[in-house]
Amino acid sequence: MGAVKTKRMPRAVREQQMLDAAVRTFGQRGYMAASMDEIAELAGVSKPLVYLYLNSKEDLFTACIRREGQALTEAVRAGVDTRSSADRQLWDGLRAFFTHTAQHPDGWSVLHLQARTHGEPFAAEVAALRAELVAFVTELIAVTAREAHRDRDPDLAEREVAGLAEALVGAAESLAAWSNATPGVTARQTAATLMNFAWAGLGNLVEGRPWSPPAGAEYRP
Amino acid sequence: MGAVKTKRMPRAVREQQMLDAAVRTFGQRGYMAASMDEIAELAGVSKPLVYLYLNSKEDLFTACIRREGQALTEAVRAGVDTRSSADRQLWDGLRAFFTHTAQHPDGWSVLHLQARTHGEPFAAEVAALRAELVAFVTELIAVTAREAHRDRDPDLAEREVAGLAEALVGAAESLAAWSNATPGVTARQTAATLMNFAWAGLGNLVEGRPWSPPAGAEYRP
Amino acid sequence: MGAVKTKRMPRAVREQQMLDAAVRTFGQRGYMAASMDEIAELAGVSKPLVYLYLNSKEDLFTACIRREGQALTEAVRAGVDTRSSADRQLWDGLRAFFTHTAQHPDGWSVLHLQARTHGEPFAAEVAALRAELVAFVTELIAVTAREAHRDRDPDLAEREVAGLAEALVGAAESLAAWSNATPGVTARQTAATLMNFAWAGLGNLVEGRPWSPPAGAEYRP
Amino acid sequence: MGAVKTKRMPRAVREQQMLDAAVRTFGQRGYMAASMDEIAELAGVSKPLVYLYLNSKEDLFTACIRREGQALTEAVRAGVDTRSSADRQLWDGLRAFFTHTAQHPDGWSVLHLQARTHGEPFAAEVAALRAELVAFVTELIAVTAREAHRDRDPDLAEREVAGLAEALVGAAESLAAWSNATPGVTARQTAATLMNFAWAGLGNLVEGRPWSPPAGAEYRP
DNA sequence: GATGAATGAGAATTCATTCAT
DNA sequence: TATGAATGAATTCTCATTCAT
Repeated sequence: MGAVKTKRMPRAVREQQMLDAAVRTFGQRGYMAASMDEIAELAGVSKPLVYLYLNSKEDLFTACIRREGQALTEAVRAGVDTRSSADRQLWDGLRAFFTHTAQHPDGWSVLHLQARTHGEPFAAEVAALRAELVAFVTELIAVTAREAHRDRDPDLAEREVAGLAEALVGAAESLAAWSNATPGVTARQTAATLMNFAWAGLGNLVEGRPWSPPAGAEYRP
Repeated sequence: MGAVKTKRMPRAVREQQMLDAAVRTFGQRGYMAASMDEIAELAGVSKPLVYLYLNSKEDLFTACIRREGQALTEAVRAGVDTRSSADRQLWDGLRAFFTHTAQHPDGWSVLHLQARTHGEPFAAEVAALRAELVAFVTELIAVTAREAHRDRDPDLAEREVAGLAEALVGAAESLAAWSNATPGVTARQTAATLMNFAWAGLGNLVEGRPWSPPAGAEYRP
Repeated sequence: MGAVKTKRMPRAVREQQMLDAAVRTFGQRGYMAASMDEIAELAGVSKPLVYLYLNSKEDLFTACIRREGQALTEAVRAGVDTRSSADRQLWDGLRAFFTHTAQHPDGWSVLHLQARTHGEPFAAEVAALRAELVAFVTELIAVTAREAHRDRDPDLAEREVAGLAEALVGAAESLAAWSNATPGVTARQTAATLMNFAWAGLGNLVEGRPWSPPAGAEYRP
Repeated sequence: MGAVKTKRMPRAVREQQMLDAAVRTFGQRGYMAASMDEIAELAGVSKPLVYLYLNSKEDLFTACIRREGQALTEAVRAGVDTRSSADRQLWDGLRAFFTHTAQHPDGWSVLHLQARTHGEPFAAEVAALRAELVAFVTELIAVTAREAHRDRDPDLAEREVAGLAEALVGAAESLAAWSNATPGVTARQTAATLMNFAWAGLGNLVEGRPWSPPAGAEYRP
């Protein structure tokens, strides 16, 4: 178990080994339950070396978040051709997303679960990543969605677009976890399910057919 | 701070105070970072009393999950009239859901983040709760959604419905967190955003207008 | 389990119930591992009552030692007729001893193991009991043994008698534990084994045939 | 006080220091009353180091039992020449035994009292050690003792030999404690006392003069 | 560049014991 | 006579982190 113990590697390589071990350990045990001991052993180095290179548990975890976050956004970016139509971009992006999360479950666990569950230094880190994805989605739906709300308060529309993007990203995140946990579901199928749901819904909005609350539907506390 | 130190309360009352303190602490600090010391102090009692009544950190956390989970499902149930139309039921349910999560942010953090991030005794506990919500949603969309897939492989349709429900619940969960974190967004608005998105999308599906992948859209790994 | 919960018993009865529970718990769990909680529950009373009557764990344990010690010495005394011959007295005493220890294994565990293992307040208590038994044995062998050493240093003889008595009592104690732990051995057989061993040996001593060290048998460290 | 605080020792050395401290502490305070804190302080190291090397209180205690047990059996073995006559072997063995227990009173307390009083992981450990001594003694007395019982039920004889060995070992154990607690008694004298007692008795048995119960000596319960 | 040796600080949990009624 | 409510003080054990080489 663990990397083969090879001595005197260049620093960059060693660091990647450590990050590999850390992502795996954090992803499986969780941030707090993961011990530096275990990570060092899995990386095949001594603990002091981990500290020498990565400084502290907090920094190590942050480095994991950054690396995995970048890998994920790059995978999505690489899967999308910005010259395509909006729906094609979304479709390509979702497939790339689900494919990546399926191939890096520990990294996804770090980003989706661990980083968000352990408060401040980390939440900000993921928030930045998430903002990128939300921005991508927002971009795709912004114009059309605003159309559908042309006649309403534009500020509300602003916020509603944000909400829609949030919902879409949230649905994607949730489906990624579900897809990883449900055997026999491919990334492509998952992407299709969400696309179907989302685009059909957005399509309606675009065409000016939003759903509206039934009359007298006030909520009684 | 913390509860006023009142002495000699009947057990049932003390237990609720402890659960209050525990939900708050777990919700804010996370399961592992929360210390029994802090919880006891916030509850205004000594640690041994917490152990006497709630047995262990694990049991205490489980008790929190159960209590908050029940409160949430009851709130949703109470907000929905099962004799209403499907869209009305969903609308009512979502408003009840977002209202409750907005009023109990720590409880929601416990259920949505903490319980899912800390492995087995707890994951199962939330899974049960989640299953209830997913079942509720599935019920609402099942018939109509199956219609839209009449001509396809029925088994796939089965799984696709599951995926859709998962997506909807995931979106709701995500929006709940977003709504809690974004000032000036009401539960009602959040519910409307999601309803709009979801029902419009489902509406399209029902009417036989699913989105379909553009030709030649294969993903190159 | 435990005594039936009957209310308002006279103090003396309650105390015996508590001591019963305590002897059983101390005997099985050991002094330190036994908890006042367990003892109170087994006795069918609340903890404060145990403290009211028996004062503290230490006092409770001491009371156990005293009660069980007295029961044992009384059993031995009752089994012996002081008008009998020395060997007959020893034989009767041993049988009574082994019979009693077999019938009260927890009490014997308290006296033989627990009380001696837990330092000062208790060691003294057992020492007194033990002294009684040693004195009884010493009395029996003193005269005859001294005979056998007539020609030697009388002070040494004094100490040797003490040593012999100690050896005999030690052998008896050890055999009691062994007999309790070995199925199918009766108290009578155990008594016969020890009697055989001891008396035959003593008989030799009496008749002036002590064993003596082989020449040049010095121990090389 | 305790060991002088010397820093950076090789592991093997530190481990012995820890075992020294542990034997002393366990021997004097008892297994449960001894705290890891006290042991660490006496060893001149911090608690975590004790855990790093010895794993747990239980493992530490087991290590003590093993080390002291081996030291004792080796001392006895080294003191005995198996080519000597039986009585000479017993005599040499007893002297070695009492010498060792006198020189290592804490180790003896650990083996004789603590290990036997604290249940299962440990009892088995000492039982093995004890079995070795009992086997040694049994070997010495087996043939001759069986002679003396030639005409009786051989199965009973078997058990009686076991009982005799048990008695002898028990007497030795008891005398070791007594000798440690009685000032002015040397190991040699103690060995002589027991040898005298035991061998004279065994001598009688060998020569076909066992003690036999007086007629009509039944014990009335 | 790399590590064996070592620790300060804090975590969960348990227990004998008392108070107020 | 009897008890439900409550706690101070340990105890075992773990962990992130550093020093000396």
